[in-house]
Amino acid sequence: LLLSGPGILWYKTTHNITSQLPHICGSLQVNPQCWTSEHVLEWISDHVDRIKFDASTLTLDYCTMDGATLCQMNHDQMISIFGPQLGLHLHQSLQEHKTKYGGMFGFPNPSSPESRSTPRGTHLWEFIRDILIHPERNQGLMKWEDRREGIFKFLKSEAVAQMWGQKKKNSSMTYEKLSRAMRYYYKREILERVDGRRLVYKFGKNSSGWKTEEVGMGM
DNA sequence: TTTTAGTTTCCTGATT
DNA sequence: CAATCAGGAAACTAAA
Repeated sequence: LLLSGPGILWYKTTHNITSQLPHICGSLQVNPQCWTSEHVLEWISDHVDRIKFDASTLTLDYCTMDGATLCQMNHDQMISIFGPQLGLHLHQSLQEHKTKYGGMFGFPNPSSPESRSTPRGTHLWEFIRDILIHPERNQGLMKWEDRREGIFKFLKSEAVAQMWGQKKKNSSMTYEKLSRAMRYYYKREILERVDGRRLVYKFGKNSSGWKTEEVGMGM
């Protein structure tokens, strides 16, 4: 069933076999380094589901690896294997899992600051960050004003808002509304205020994943 | 089922 | 003038 060939991921998207794999589904909340190849396959399937990716373009061989192998992959390798869209999502998700559960062995890390927040779904600041750090997905939508300091600017504010709306299945998203959400980030220190400069924001101390050499080490 | 985080929507007013 | 910025308030939605 699960290991019958290249069509498996597509099969998963059509038939929810989650209930048949409780032992696997319930145990993804651990250090990805400890994942078995079944965990990895389940995790990939999950992302295929979430973004409604056409998994028929994937081969099972490419998805067969254990967590340690998976964790060694960098962003570019992820993209080259899974393509820009799925690869990006997998890379993001893996980084999140690393920071969230990377603390100790096979157990969840309750002391992790992220472990109580929403585990799935991309947040606005992450969406913005990912446009900035992945030029292949960025058609002059945004640019860095100061890469080191994390200061950036919207070049096509309404276009970015439309993309955000698309991701949230909301065709009426506008920059006006998106920017309100951005302003809420000031209090949480995910963003810092940059005044006097229209369309310019700065990442704050509670944001991550944008610094040039901050690519997650195994820990 | 209730609560809550994270927006989304709307709005009034100030600034660029 | 049109586009942005500032936040308060309230509605919404998915996940806990």
